Amino acid sequence: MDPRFQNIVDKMRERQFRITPQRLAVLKILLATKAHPSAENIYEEVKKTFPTMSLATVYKTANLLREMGEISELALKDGSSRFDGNPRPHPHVVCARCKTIIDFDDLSLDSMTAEVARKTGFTISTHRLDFFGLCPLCQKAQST
Amino acid sequence: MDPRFQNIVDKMRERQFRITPQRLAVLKILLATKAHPSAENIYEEVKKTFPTMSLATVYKTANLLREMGEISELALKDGSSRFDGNPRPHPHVVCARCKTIIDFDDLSLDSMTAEVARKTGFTISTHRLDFFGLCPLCQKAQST
DNA sequence: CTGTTTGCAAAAAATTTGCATTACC
DNA sequence: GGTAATGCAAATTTTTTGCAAACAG
Repeated sequence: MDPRFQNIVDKMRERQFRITPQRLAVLKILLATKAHPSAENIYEEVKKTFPTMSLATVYKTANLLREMGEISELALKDGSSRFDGNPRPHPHVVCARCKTIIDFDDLSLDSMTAEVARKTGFTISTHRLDFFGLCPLCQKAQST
Repeated sequence: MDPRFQNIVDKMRERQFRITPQRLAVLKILLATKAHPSAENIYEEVKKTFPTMSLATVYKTANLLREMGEISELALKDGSSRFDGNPRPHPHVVCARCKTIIDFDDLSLDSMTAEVARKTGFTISTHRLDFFGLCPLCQKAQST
């Protein structure tokens, strides 16, 4: 059993969010998989054992967990998102064709592309590196 | 005048794409700005001097230029995209609040976050680094 | 019980597509 | 003149929202 599971459920209880079977099912999937599932993927998976599950609830639960800082979200170019049980930023390798996404936990950008290719078998054609935060103007606006 | 402008127009002619005023207007904006405009931004700008311009044409032109490898596209978490006259992958600094996007052309990932913060005045809360390419299975599928 | 969450359907938002008209070559 | 591009509107896709019914605490 993932040690984070109980911890996250405790945090939910502390913040007075209700512990529903739908939320537990979504959380379990996100902690168990390395597949970076879409909302639709999660929905189909939960529906197997929970036929009344709705896609809207998947989104609501995923957004809740993201706001709590327990999972992360990856926006793809096609406008859809994938969810990741690991909330910390880390490199991903994304197949341009089948959209398979795998983690790559290693550092040093210059040599990294070659190493990614060697270790994953991907042919790397491009990468994306973004930093997110607040610009100076928004830092001021924030504190008003 | 941007030296790339004539070069890209020549490539379009070579590939027998028609040189229309709408395409030239979109291309000019993308080469001239560092603002990473949305399709809507480009549309509003072109409409000032070309009132019949349509948003669909902005998308069609941007997609054409992207397929030609002359510009790049940045998907944001909210599902919208920004366009960049620079087709080569490079770090961006994105404001989580106002969505301002600026370029940051420098390397070495470990020290980079601190340097980004120092040079831009942003407070960096997270980053995103993705590599894109073909997974081993898709490389095989490609060649069939 | 009380108020939150669910699940449906409708709404939103961004982008793409179909097709008749326009205009490049 | 022939064909590709434009521009409108409708379609598509993904995610969010409103609200009545269900259920956790």
